[in-house]
Amino acid sequence: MTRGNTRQRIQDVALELFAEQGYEKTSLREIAENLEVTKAALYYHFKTKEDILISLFQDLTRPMDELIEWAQTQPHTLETKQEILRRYSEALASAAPLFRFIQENQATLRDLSIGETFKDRMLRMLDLIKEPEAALADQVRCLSALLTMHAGMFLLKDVEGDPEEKRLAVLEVAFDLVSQAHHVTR
Amino acid sequence: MTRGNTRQRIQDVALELFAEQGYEKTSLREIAENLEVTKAALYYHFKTKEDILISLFQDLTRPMDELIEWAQTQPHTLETKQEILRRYSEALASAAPLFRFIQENQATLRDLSIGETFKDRMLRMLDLIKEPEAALADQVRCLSALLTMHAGMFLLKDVEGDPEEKRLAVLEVAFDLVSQAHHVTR
Amino acid sequence: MTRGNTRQRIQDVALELFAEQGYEKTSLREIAENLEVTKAALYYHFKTKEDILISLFQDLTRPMDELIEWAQTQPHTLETKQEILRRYSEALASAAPLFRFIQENQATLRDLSIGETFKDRMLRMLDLIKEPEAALADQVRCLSALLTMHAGMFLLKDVEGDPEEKRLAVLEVAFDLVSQAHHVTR
Amino acid sequence: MTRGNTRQRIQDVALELFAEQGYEKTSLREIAENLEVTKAALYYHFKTKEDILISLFQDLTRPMDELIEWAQTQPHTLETKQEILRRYSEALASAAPLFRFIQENQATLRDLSIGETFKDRMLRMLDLIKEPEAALADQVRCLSALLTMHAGMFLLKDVEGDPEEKRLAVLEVAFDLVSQAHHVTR
DNA sequence: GATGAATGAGCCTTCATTCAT
DNA sequence: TATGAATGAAGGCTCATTCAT
Repeated sequence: MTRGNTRQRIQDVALELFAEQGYEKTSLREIAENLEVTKAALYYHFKTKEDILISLFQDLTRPMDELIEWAQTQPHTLETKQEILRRYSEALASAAPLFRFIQENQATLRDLSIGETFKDRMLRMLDLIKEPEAALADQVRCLSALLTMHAGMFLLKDVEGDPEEKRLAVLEVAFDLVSQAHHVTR
Repeated sequence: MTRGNTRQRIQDVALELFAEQGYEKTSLREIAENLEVTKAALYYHFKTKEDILISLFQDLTRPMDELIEWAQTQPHTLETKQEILRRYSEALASAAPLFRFIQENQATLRDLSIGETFKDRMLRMLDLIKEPEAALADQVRCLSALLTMHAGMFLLKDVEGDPEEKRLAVLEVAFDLVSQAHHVTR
Repeated sequence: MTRGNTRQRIQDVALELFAEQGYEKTSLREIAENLEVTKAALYYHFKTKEDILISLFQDLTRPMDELIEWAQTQPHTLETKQEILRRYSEALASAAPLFRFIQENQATLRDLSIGETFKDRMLRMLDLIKEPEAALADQVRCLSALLTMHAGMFLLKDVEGDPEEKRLAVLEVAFDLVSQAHHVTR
Repeated sequence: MTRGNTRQRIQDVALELFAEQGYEKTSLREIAENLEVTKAALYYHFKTKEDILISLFQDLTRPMDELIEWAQTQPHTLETKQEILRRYSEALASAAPLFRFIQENQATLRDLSIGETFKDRMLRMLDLIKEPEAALADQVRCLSALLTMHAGMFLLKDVEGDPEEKRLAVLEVAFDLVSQAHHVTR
């Protein structure tokens, strides 16, 4: 019946379960059962369990990578930074489950080939946002902005209010932090 | 020679390994081997693997609990908040491995009886730091302050500079955020 | 471009891999990958994995079977035996990979329908080479001659010298052994 | 009931099954079932499947190793060689199942850490038995002697006669071969 | 206070094979 | 002539846990 989309379905279910229970605690059996296929079928589409995860990263982080590439061609003005944060916030929102997963499974990611890749991206984002010779506290501010965007949405789950509103509040705080760190060095 | 302190040694090794590799990826065999005892010995001192973790939390988060208890008796002035953050920062620093662990193993903690306990503490801290009717963005600021303190130290690992200096920079940013959120509602 | 010869190519690759790694350790996936076809394609040409092996035997042991048939029509003189050994040695050399495979995968062959077939041939060879009522030691000599021819080439891999020279040395020893066993019973 | 000898029992059953069916075709489940324990119990006593095999080699080839060590201290006379063969034949007989296994599972052994070890031993035996500058055919004779001793017993299974008698016949042929190769170089 | 021995459940992975297209 | 997709069985291995000693 459902033909040709099994690979996609595996990714969907896997992401859902990975985000919900963590990578290690999600077994291939579980994924397979959810899809009503056998474990072996998963192996037709992906070489290993880690491969499923890798494919999710590759598919879902592309917007970020494109954003970074674009940003690297822009001048380091406050306006650019603001634009970067705005777009980053959107990219984050559209891949929320993956980023929830990332945030909650760092110990696992650390030694899952992908860890490095991800850390690199963070550092490149940081470079786009902070001034080259920023004081320590200002570096912290930029880091904090990033951190808040990443973790913010999930932590605000208990707080009342519409998700989009929350996203904007987070964005506002991030922008504040980056602005404070942006006293141009003359 | 090492008499009667096995329990303590188990905790030490366990914390080190949990923090380094994550909870799920650290097996009791590994802990036992590090201590040159048998797995069964661990079971003399702790009822389950989770129990080891619980004991670590109980022993290492007491300063935080005491801090919170004390803080709840104080007036919600900016000075108090500043004092809370200062003490919190110190408490955090003195139990750094545990908090690194917490930060990196959230997916695991979520369904490990302890998760709730920990989340509760975070929310109580938040209540101490934010104004009762704070605007959304100000709530985010306070959350961000907490977040930054928790994650900051580890993320700054790649950055140059003396640890104590970094801690103070983080504290400064946290204080800023909380101050901004503190425009007293009259 | 390679049209219609897939069957042959499968056999070639299979023999190579079987000889190199053993039958059990060579998977159909591996064979298929080497040929840049799918596993399913193998099943178009052969009913089972074992079938591939069987086909190799059938194709490569024909010279031996013909030799045996011819030999059975000859008188049991020493000259005949010498001739048999000479031809056997040549047949062996021209199907070296298969015989390397046989020699190294006996445990596997034992319960692979083919085992019997092969053992039968060995026994028939033995009958051609030894005297009907030979003493135990003389039977051993003939067995040893066969054995040496089979295993000899591979074992001499580490020894210096040109392959053809080695083959002749092996043949010489085999002939010696058979001669010693040939004190005609009157 | 049976206490403390499980390790030994595992080795016994494993050797029996390895020899009978081959290494790859013998599963740990099978071994465990034969012993009426769980697979996991095997892992208490041995780190891996290969480890079981290694332990068998270590325990059963000691006599050979001692023989070789002793032989290396002896003069290279024909008498010594005869003595070496005699003892080797006995050592072989007392570890027959292992050597049957070796002979029939060479493809497997080749890439099982142990392969090298075993090949080394063969080469050292060869060095003890052949003259340093022996002609190619004489080297083949010595190899053939070794080969015959190794494989002889199993191949003679179909032949009538008492096992000990067969062993002696094999030994006789081996001795003959080595003698022929021993025309002392003056 | 600790060990030796074992278990049951489960994990990731691989394999030969099938079948509709 | 082949492929794409899937299966069922099995394999080696690891884990937290138990319990008699």
